[in-house]
Amino acid sequence: MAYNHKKIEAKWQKYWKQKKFFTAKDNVKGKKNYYHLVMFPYPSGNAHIGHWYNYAPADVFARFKRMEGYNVLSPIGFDAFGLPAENAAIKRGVSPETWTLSNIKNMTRQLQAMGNIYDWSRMVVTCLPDYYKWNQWIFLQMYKKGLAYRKKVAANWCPSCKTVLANEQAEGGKCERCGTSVEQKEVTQWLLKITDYADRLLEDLDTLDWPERTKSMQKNWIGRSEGAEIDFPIEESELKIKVFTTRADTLPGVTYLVLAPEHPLIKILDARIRNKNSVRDYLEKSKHKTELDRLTDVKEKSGVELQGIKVINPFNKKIISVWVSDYVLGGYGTGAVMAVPAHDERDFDFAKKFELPIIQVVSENGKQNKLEAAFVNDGVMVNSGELDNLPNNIAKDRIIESIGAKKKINYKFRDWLISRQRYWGTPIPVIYCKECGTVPVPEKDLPVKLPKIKDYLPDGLGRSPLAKSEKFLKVRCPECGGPAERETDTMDTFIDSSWYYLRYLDPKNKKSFAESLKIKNWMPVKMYVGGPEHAVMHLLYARFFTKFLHDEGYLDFKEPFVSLRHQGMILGPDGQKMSKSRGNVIDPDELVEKFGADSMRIYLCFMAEYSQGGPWDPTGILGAYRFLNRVNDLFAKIKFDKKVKPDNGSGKDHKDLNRLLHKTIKKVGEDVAGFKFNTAVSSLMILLNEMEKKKDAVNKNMAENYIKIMVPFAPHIAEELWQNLGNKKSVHIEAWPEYSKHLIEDEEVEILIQINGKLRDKILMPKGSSQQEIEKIAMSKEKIKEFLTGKPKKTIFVPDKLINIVI
RNA sequence: GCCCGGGUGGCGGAAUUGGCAGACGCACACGACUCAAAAUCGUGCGGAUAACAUCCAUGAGAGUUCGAUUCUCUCCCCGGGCACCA
Repeated sequence: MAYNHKKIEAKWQKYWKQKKFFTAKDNVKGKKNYYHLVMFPYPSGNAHIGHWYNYAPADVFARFKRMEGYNVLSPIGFDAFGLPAENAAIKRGVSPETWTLSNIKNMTRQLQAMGNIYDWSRMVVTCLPDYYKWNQWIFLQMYKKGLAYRKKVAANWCPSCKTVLANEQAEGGKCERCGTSVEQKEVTQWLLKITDYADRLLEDLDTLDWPERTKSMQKNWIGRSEGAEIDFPIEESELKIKVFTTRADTLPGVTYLVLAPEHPLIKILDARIRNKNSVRDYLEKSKHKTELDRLTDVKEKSGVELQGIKVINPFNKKIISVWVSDYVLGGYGTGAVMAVPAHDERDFDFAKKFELPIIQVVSENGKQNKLEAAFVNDGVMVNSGELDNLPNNIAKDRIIESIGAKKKINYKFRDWLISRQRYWGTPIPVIYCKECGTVPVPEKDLPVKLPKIKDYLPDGLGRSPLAKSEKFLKVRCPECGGPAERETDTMDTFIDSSWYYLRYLDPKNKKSFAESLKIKNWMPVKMYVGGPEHAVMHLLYARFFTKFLHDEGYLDFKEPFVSLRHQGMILGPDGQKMSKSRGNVIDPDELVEKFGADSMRIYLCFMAEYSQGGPWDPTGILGAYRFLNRVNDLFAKIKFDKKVKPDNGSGKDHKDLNRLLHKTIKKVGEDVAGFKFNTAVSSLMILLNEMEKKKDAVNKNMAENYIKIMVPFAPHIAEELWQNLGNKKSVHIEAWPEYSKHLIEDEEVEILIQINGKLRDKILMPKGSSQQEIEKIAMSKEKIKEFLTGKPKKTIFVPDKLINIVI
C-alpha cells in the first residue's frame, strides 16, 4: 500500500518548525561551523523544476554535513530587484513592490514544501530598504576610495524608447521593447573599478575548489595579456600615436597604423585630414553598425585612410600611413594598433583589401617566404637589420629596450557599468549641486528610499522613471544647503547579489551590514551551489566585493566561496529547454501533490549526474516513488509484526547483510561528499533489494542505520519510520552512522581467471591467497584446461583480483 | 576560429592508480494475483547464433599493454563559453 506522503510531509514539516530544528545558532559548543549556500532565487512567481534541482540535492549535502557533526547554516532569501517586476507593473498596473512581495509569498510556500533545512528566520529580501541601504553604503565606501566613478561611456541607446539599454536588453542590436536598431550613444554613467582588482581576481582563482571550466571562463573573461606600449610620432607634429602590442618583435614589419573610429586623435587632427568627407562618412557608418553587422564584417574588413597624416616607425624611421577601421576596438588597449600584415591575420586581410605593403620579419627557416596567409608562429628574424637570425622572442625584448618602449599589461574586461535607467532597483546615493558638484549622500541619511510612483516608463530624456518624482528629485545639497538634484539612476541588480551571503549572518543589523564576529564565525562560505550561467558575472562581482571589503578591513578572508558546484539543467521530456511556448514545462507542484517531496528529492538526485542534468522523464519519478514505498513497507512492517531481532542476530544472511550495510554507509557518505547523488541513491536501492530478499535477517539496529543514511534524501519518511520504531526524539539530531572498517573487509574474494587477457572463469578464494594456491585451483578447472592449448609464457597476478595466463 | 565539457543498451545512467562493460532505475515483454483493470510481486531484457558454450560490441581509425570505456595520436559528431582583445 502506498504511504500517505501528504500527511507525513505536512506533519513533520510542522514538527521541525515548532522545534526550530533548523534555526542556526552562531555557535554550538564542540561543533565546527559550516556555511552552506545556494544561489538565491529571483521571485518570478513560481518555483520551477530548475529551483528544485538546484536546491534539493544541495540540501542533501547540507543535511549530510549536519549529520557529520557540523553546525550548518543553510540560508535562503530572494534576489528581488529586477526588470520583470517593472514589466509586470506596466502590463498589469500593480506596483513592482506588490508584485514582488506576493511572488515571494508564493515561492516561500513552495520552497518550504521541499523540506529543506533552510533557516527561514534569516531570510533576506534585497528590495527592502533594510537591505539596499547597505548597497548604498558599500557604494559610498567605494566612492571614497575612488573605485566608484562617473564617466562618459558609449552605451546602447534606443532612439525610439529614448533610453539606455543593458547589453542583455539589446541582443542582436535590436531594442527588446520595440525592435528598433540600437545605436551607440555617449552617456554619463557610474562605474565600479573592478579592473583595479584584475590581477588578484586572476591569481586567487588558483586557491579555489571550483569547477575548472568556471575558473577558465573567469580567466578568459579577465583576459590578461602582456605586451608593450609603443609611441609612433606623427610627422610634422608634437603628437604621437600610442599603440599596444604583444608582438613588439614584429615592429620592423609594421607597414601602417590603424585607429578605432572612436579614437580622440581623429578629431584633433581633423584640420590636417585631406579626405575629411570620406572619413566622416566612415565614422558615421560605424556608429550605426549593429552588433550583428560587426560580426558579419569579421571576414570583410572596411576602413579609410587618414590622408595627410603620416607617422614614423620608431624602429627603422620609415614613414607609414594611418587608417581608421572598426576592426580596432576603441575600448581595448590604446584604441590604436600597429599593423603587421605579415604576422597578424586581421592585418593581413586588411592589407590585401587596401593593397598595403606586407613585409615578413619572422620566418620559420630564416628565409623570406611567399606568404599565402599571416605567419603567426615563432621563428627567427628576417628583414630586420642587425636583428636578423635572432629568435623572435629574444628580439622582442631587444626592440622594446632599444626604442625605450614601456612594458604593459592589458585586460579584456572593463570596469563594471552599474547605472540603470530603471525604477525597480537601488537608488544611487548621490546628489548633484550646482555649487558643490557631485556630493555623496551622507551615511546618516541612508537609505535613500525608492519613491512610490505611478508611471514606470522612462521620462524620455534618457533618465530613469525616478526623475518623474519631484519629491525624490529635488533635494537640498548636504554641503551647502542649496537646491540640488538627486541621481535618478538605480544600481545594477548584480550589486545586490555581490554581498547577500554576508547579510544572512546578521540580517536585522541596523548598525552595519553584519557584525564582524558573526562574519568571523561563518565566513567564508564552505560550499556554494548554483547554476553555471553565473560563471562570470555574479561569481566575479561577488569576489570583487569580498576583496574590496577585505581591503577596507571588514573581512579577514579574500575569497567568499571556498568550494563551488554547479547543477546541470533539466530539460523538457522532449530534450528541449523548458518553455511555455513549447509546452514542455514540468510543474513541480503537481508532482509534489502526486508523489511527495521525498520522491522528488530522491528522483532529482538519482536521475542524472548532478552537474550534467538532462531531460525530465515523466515516468522516471515512479521509480523513486516505488522505492520509498518499499522502504516504508519493509520497515513499517518490522515494527508491527514484532519481528525485530536482537542486535546480535547471527547467521550468514545477517552477516552478509550487515557487511553490505556498512559498505553502503561508507559509499553513500563518500558519494554525497563528492556530489555523486545518483550513485548514492543507487546504493541505497541495492541495499534495500538485499534487505527485502533477506527480510528475516534484518534487525532493528540495521533498520535504524538504514533510515539514518536515508535522512538527507528523504527526510520526511525517514522521520516517520524512525519515530515509528519507538524513538522518541527526532532522527534529525542523529549523527551519520560510522561504518566498521573491520566489517566491510570481505573474507572471500572472487578471482578472475583470464587467458590472454580474456575472462574465462572465476573462482572464490580466501582473501590474501597466494599465486600458487590460485594457480593450482585454476589449472584444475576443466574450462581452463580447454583453453590452455599452448605453453604458458608468463602469468600476471594481481592479488585478490585476477590471474592472467599468457600463452 | 579559439577554450572547456561530452559521445557506453530502447531511455537516464554505472564502472578510472588500466583488470568481470552495462550496476541502479525507467520503458518493454511474459507470468502470478484479479471477473477485469490499476497497483503489487516474480522472471527476462546490448547484438549475432539452436545454444547454458562461443563470437562481436563503449562515436571512427590507429598505437601502447598480458589486458584499454579508462592512457597516447588522428579524425567525426553533440553541448557550452568566448569571439576582430592587436
